[in-house]
Amino acid sequence: MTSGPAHTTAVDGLRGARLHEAIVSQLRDLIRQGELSHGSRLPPERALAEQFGVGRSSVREAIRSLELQGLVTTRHGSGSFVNTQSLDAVATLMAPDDGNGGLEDIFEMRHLLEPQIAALAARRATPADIQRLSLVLEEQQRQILEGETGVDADTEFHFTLAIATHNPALVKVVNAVEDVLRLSRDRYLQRPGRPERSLHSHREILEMVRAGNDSGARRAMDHHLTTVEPGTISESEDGKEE
Amino acid sequence: MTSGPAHTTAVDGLRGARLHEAIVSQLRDLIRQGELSHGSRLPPERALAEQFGVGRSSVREAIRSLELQGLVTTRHGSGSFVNTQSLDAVATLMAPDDGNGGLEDIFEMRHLLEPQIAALAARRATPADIQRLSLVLEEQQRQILEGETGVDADTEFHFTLAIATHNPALVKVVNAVEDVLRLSRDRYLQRPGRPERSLHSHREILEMVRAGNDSGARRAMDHHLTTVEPGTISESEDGKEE
DNA sequence: AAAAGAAAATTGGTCATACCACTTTATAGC
DNA sequence: GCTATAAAGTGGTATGACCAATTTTCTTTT
Repeated sequence: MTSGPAHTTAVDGLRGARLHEAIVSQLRDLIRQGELSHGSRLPPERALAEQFGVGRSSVREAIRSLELQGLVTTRHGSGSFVNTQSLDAVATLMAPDDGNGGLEDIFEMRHLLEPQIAALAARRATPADIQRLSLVLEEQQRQILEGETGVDADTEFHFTLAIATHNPALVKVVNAVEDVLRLSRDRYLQRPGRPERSLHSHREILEMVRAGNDSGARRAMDHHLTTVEPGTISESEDGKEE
Repeated sequence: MTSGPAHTTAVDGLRGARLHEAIVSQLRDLIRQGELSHGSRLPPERALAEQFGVGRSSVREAIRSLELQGLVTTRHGSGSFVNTQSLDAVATLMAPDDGNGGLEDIFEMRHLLEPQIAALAARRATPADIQRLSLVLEEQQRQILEGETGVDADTEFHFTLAIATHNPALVKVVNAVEDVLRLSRDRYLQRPGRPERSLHSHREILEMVRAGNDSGARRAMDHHLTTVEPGTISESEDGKEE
């Protein structure tokens, strides 16, 4: 036992918590920066293990994670292949990295998607969904009363609304989008009055969903995204049929 | 199959592909039916391994999956605990066990997103974008004239339209969606008349984009998706369960 | 020489064991 | 009783071995 981790590994120096997670980060970065592009095969597990200076089991768990995230697909006997086109992959690839200026793009996509989601949720929400949404809004109110911005509850509302569509694909995308936006959202919720207005329009959306009013829900969400949340996209409203 | 490993395990007889996936299914079911409720700790890895009659590594990979799905959280030294209250968990529990079954969901998302994309493209398309779109339609026409379905060009059109929004995030998502749908699209484009109608409505969309008519483009795309492309494709299962 | 088939090398999938690191619990000492 | 220490429990990792599916290479056959 005299040794300890004397040998410095290539994955050393990352948040030391779990080793396979460090490997996941490393591989994900390689994929993000295009080092490993779509379709390319990543090195055999044994090679990766040696290259990273870790055991094969850790590499395997890492690859398993990447597979779960949809970034790679593994074929027994032939290898693991990068897949950046799967829906899941898109979700995890939106993260930070090259997306510095691309934040507006995410906002824009959200602005296109979420009103539609609200409408769909209005048509499909079950009582359980509505209750979840209510709880989230109560939580948001609580956070605001305590002087916080209520970002977390804010994010959760949009996510929960996506769940109410009962469409897993939509949930995935919204999850990715909200995840990216959470931080920046903290910024503009800072301005006085914003948190309250956010809560208010969330309530309007919920009421429309509860009433099963799809076009109303769409309009409410659009209003929410246009006025309450910023969006460098100050695109003029194109008339929506009511 | 001549397989039949001598020792029959408890997880035997599940979709035989990968062992840890079978374990994931099993544990997920336990969680779904409330056998493992929120907060409860699942048995130690070594116990699960013996109980399922598999190696510990397989159990670990399974738990890793559950963790990524947000269904359990693992604490070093104490155990893995079920967490059904996270929204993540709610989302994954409503998703089909299969994982890829939700083709209809992808269709739906596309139906929500692409009309908006068409509208955006109509506002932003540059002459170069419009020329690209024209070329794609010429190619589609050529393919159809040669008796092919024109799937590739069909897919390419939607992809190119996304590019015309000049929003990389949208391009990524559309790329993923189209990729998933390409195969199934081949099926229903098979029906006589479909390819021609697809080409026709693509042309209508392009005209709206060329004219900068955003709401017209949205309408055209909506019409395209509603009438030319199917809403749901229920294919018969040919996969054999045990 | 080309095609077909068989053997070898790759590569992912699983198992078993050993050891480390962190937590919890039991025990000892006060 | 309380705290401090030891022990046990549990997840995390490393190795080595072997199996299963695939790919490559080489031999055989035509």
